[in-house]
Amino acid sequence: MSRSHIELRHLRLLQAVAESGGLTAAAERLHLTQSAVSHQLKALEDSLGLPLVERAARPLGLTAAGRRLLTLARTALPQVNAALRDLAKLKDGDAGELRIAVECHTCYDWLMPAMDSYRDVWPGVELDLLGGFQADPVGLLQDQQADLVITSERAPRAGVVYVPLFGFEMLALLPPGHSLASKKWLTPTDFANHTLITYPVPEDRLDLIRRVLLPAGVKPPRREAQLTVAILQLVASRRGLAALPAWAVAPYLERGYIVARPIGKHGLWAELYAAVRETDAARAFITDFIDTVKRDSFARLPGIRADLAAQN
Amino acid sequence: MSRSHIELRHLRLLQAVAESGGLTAAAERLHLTQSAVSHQLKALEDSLGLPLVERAARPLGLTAAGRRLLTLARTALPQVNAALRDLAKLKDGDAGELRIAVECHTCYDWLMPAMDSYRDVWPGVELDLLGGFQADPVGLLQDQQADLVITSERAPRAGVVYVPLFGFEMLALLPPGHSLASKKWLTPTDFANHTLITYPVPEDRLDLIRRVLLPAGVKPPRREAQLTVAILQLVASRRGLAALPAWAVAPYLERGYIVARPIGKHGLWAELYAAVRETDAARAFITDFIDTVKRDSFARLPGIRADLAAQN
DNA sequence: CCTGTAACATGAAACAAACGAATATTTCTC
DNA sequence: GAGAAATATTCGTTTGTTTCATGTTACAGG
Repeated sequence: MSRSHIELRHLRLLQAVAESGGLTAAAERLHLTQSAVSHQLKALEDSLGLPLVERAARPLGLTAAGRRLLTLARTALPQVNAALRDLAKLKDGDAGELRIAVECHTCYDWLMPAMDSYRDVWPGVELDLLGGFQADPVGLLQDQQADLVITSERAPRAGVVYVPLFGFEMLALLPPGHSLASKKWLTPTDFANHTLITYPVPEDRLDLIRRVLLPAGVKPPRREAQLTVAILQLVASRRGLAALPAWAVAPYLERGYIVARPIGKHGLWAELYAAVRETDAARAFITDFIDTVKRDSFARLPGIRADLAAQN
Repeated sequence: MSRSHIELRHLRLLQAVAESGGLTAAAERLHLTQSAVSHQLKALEDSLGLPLVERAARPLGLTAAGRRLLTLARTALPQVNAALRDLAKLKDGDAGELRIAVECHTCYDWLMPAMDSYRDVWPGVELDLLGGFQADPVGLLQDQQADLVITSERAPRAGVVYVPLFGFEMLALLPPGHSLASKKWLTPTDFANHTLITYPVPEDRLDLIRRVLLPAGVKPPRREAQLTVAILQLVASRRGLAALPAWAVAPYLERGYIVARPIGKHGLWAELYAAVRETDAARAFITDFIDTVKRDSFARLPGIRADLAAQN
């Protein structure tokens, strides 16, 4: 055996650094401080006697040695995770029922693919998606009508726990060539004289209104549309402005169909949570669904970030 | 991520336990105490919430969960080791010269296969085997005539370090039906009235004579033979007794061709070492040769054990 | 070129995990 | 059922990891 004392921790670290493009971002993703990541990376490099990352460049690049270890991480870590899943099935059994309620319209974009890959791993779990608008989605947990709810609010409820999924940015959408497009970011008053195009949900479910416009006393006229593409079409044809999650509009931005701008200097960020009953929180097929969603989303969605105040 | 905090350490542990058939044996192999192994295994089982080994049975068996993790270990650990080898090549370069001198005749049995698998991994290293009997093999290191010497003595030499390979038992060989075969082990005086058949080397290179017979004042007549099969043939045809490493005679024992007995109550154990120049001791293609020999030998040879006073 | 900001490094101290020594308990063997 | 061998447990020590506070470096914008 070599005297290098490499551990899975190091592989997870390197993968996080490589994929997030920096030590600070990696630290957040691993729920560690930046200092811990720096120490650990240095210790690994010392024990191997080789540098792994190019420090004098941003975004950080990997050295040849770093890329070799990253290759190892990408093959070995999924094997480890698969084994852990198998163990979880041995422990808790591999069957169950998982009825999912979703608050946000655009969430279907990533939920469907995630459900597909989950089904491969847990064929014994009966997946159900609760359709239609729900006045009180989290209440469905308590009523035993749903087993997992995707929500952006963390309202405390007896017997319900919230697991952070990820944070995402809401972007304001403008037609190309709009006068506001010259600004780097939009202020609440920029919305004052435009129609706001939204999904058909109450105002208090819209982060833009609840957290930005209402506090600023701005109350623009609203127009509702059911589908994401319909909203985009209305914006593109200059019927008004909209605000959607960054991931949902990325493909349309690339084609120049519309233009997106941050809301406020630092952007309008929201978090998504999976709410589950406390009694289910430790069950393998539930936690693995949440893990699958996270893994899938981070791999698929642009512009999302790990939750800051994670507790897992 | 699961909250189970599994590390490569745990996989190495489980593999050692499974392959050595017990915690105590695994501890020796990992250069740990039995206590540490027991602790670590329990901690792993607790963190997974599953038992991994069947305690109430000896030899220890694995549970279903244990077998699943062992499968993981057997696929993941070789990948890790391969990556570490690649890193070592990146660090030190992947070419060199490795001239090997061997003191013991039977060592060719395991050295050849080990050299074969080493060649696959280090195609750039020029392997050379120094033939013929060497009066002072370790001296060849100092003279720069050899780069690695397989020896069973640890004579201190300036600039030479010894790396333990493994311990093995010398077994006394008798023809089937011999009167001594009724004893569970042989004493020095049992050799007194028999011819001793050996390789053609000086007496002080023969552990049996140097460490057992000479101290007891027993000096049996000797007869020499070049080849292992020749020695076995002479024993089988009742021309005398011999003593050979357990691994070298195992295949003949199975066929009932000869009979083997321990020498002394606890057996006559010897150690093998790889001697290298201090300046070479850390070079990747050297340390990996030694690692390959160990790995290969433990997988292939019956009745060998890890060195007790290891330092690596 | 200078300045501010964001990212990374470092040192000390707190904290946690792993290890070993001694010893108790269990299991197997005869 | 006694003795030997193997595993568990308790406790103190050592080692390693994380954080906090702070220093240093790289880059963007004036």
